[in-house]
Amino acid sequence: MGAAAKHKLGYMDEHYQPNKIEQEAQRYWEEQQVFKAREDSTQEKYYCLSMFPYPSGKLHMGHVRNYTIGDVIARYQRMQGKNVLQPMGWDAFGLPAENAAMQNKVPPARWTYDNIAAMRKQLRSLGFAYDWERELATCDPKYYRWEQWLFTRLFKKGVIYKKSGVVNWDPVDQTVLANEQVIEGRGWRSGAPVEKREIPMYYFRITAYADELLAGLDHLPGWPEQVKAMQRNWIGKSRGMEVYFPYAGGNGVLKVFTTRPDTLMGATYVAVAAEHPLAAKAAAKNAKLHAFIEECKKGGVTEAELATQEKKGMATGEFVMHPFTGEKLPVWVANYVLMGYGEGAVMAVPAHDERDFEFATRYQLPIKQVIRPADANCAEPLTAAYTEHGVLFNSGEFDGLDFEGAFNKMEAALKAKKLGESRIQFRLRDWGISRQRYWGCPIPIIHCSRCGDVPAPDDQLPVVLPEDIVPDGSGNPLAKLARFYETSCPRCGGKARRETDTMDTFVESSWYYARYCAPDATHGMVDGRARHWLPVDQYIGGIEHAILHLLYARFFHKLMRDEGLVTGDEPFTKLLTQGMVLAETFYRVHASGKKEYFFPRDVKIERDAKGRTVAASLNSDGQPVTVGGIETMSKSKNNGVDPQQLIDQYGADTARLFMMFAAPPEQSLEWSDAGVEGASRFLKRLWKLAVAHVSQGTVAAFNGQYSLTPEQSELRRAVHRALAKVSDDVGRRYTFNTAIAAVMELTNALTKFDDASDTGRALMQEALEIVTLTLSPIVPHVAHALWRALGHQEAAVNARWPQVDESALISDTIDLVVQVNGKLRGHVSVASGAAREAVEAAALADANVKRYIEGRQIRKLIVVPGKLVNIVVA
RNA sequence: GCCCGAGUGGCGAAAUUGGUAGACGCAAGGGACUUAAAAUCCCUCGGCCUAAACAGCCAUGCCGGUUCGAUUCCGGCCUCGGGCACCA
Repeated sequence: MGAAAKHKLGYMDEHYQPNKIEQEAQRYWEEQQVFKAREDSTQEKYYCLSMFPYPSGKLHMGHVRNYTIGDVIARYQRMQGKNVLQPMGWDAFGLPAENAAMQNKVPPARWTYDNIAAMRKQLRSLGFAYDWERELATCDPKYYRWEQWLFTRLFKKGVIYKKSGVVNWDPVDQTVLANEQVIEGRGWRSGAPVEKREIPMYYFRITAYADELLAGLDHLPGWPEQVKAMQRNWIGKSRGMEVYFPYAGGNGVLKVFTTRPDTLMGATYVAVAAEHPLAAKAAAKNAKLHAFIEECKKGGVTEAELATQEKKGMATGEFVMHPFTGEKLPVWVANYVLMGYGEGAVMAVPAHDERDFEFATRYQLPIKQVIRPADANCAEPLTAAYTEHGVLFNSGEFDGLDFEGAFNKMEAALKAKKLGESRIQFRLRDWGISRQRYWGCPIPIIHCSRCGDVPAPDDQLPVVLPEDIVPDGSGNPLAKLARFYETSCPRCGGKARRETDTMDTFVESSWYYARYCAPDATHGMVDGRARHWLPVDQYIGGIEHAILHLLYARFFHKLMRDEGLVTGDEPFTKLLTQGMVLAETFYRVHASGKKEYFFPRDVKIERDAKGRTVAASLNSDGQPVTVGGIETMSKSKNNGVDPQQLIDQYGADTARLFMMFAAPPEQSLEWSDAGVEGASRFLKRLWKLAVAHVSQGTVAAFNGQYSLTPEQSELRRAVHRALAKVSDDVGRRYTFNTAIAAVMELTNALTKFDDASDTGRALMQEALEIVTLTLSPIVPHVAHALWRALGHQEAAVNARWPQVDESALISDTIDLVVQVNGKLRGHVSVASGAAREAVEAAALADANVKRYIEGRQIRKLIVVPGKLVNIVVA
């Protein structure tokens, strides 16, 4: 390049220098405060939110993917002229901080705030369009104060209540363990056998909202079906009947719940859970039964353990009477009956329930068939339970009825005898939020021996968590910290003890989306600004939160609505669940059987002539390693790639581009170093193309006012066709991979377009402007630099999304495909407005087509305008 | 067991409403430039047949169906991934 041409580049460098242009762009955005969101009622609002991270200390690739998707959507909406809010914050309470504290002897608060600083810096270097003034951390008393405030209100309302719950208890560490922390029945830290213990806990009455949480899913068209299905499953609504079995020779009834009242006449015994009051009563006079019940209670509480357990039981010696026949039925204790569902008791119908069949067979209890298929008789004797719906027999007055008929008639009969009625049962349980841990939001309750559990009054909030503690791993340090728990009762003024449990960290993450609207509100959880911004228009996060977080947040939104804090029933209008980031694994199996995983960059891959991987070896010793397949990036598989390395080496734009290009957002993404190289190459090519254009001097973009040669019109058609596709892909479909592919295709065409005429250069200017703007949500830094280089004073970040010029899409001729009997036989070119007859004639005239229709009778001619002609011959 | 989702070249993927299967990228092979290498640029690239083809045949997990036409719709199966699970 000559000196004169170089001069014309202005401040555009001849070579693409990501670090330099990224710093420049970020400095500009920060100085101009372009991402600061203001409540402006004259502009349409758009609230784009990505799930906030746990401040572990370092971003991982999953974060980069999540936040890039969110940023692309936010920046696109901004270019549509919307007033965009995109905030970021920290889900800052939780166990890892306590573990790190124990290891490093540093208080969790210090560790957490240091991590936040490090990760904030990383996020900034990726150029996300966040309004950093709204940043929040859930461990900040200014945040959790309002959580405590809501807690006290809900406690007074009865939406939060206290009861004893069964938990995993580590007797050495004196703490409750999560199911994940129980390994083969022992505490993960202490190694002590875990006990089941009943301790008092605070619960959110989420079951009161079960119906609304379920029904609301039908009004969320912007949510993935998969997530809705998982939530429906979790809530687990079933319609059934409560049936009362009167105690034989005593007062009262034994309640059971069943979804199959039609099988009632086949009940041959009744089974209760080990924790059922009747079991305890019977055990009082029966030592063997007592021992059996204790054994049942000792077993693990995890679902997996329960599912694999063998069915066991013991007769209680008690009897109940069948509500219709009066027949005496024995009551058994069975380990397959759960205290937490229904009534903790079931009517057992061995003929029509698999579990009851297995149990009855084992203990030789009677099996009575009462349901048969509508068109056949049942096998006699049964070899397995018949669990389908069918027609009743052996059921007296109910014989011949189907499921619905039996349900209704049985309900009427039970009601008449006051021995039962229909009921809806949910699988969903109330949400226990007490945690015997230090690094969490204190539960704002004061225990007074005279006044009971008293919520902390508003003027005593927040109940501040001391931040200078280093936990030692045994129990909750708050319970040993007199300056924390010693207090006085707000009601009677007497000596009282503060609750030392903290809340489940899912509580903080259930309402942060609302707090971002008014992060500095000092008089309430949120203020009027929440009504301006909510609901979140687009929420983006991992599928792993499909149930818990997303269900709790929906629940909280309804709680806040019922407190008059927010309007609307749902917090998130649209939800996008991004796929995982995967990478290749390599390992060696050692003599001990232990697998050692190697970092992919330390491994050399050998390929065959077709490029297939045939073997791999370690760079350091040249010896072979096993190719372990594609797995989720993780520490244990040693296949994680550090985003920082990637940013340092290639720049943020390359990282963002690769992430968006490798797969559509909802699918899993396979990491590929070569793919990253490819993304980087594309940006270099684009830069070079712009340099070549700009170095020839400035030119105004083509405005459509003068005529073009066929080559020029073809190029302009390609430009606007690409624009139309990218607009749809980014704006509607969220298929950023195909949007990028379309721009790449266009860039390839531009590289080949060699036209130095004024018109040609004006077309190139228009094309480069469109490429720059359509890529700008994905690679905002390079777009910022290119936009300036193309001669614009206004920054790219403030530019509007370009408009398709429909007139550019019109072509004089259209290429059609000609099929004979559905097989492709030729191509023809016709005038775009050609009549059907002309199209048919052209198709029939094609030389190759003629070979296939010659001497045959044409039975049908199908013309799909603009697409194809299919000639059907006999 | 129940509920979702997915199966397309050597690989990641595309084909949006039933209309040209494999866009775009990666890897691989060949060439140009270079003292050389890297970088860059150009060409080839599903399989079979063929000297070659813009001639043909086969091909979207398998088997069938609907249709002028099926990766796409329907039925049955297989495999993989995810979720839930003694939920009465």
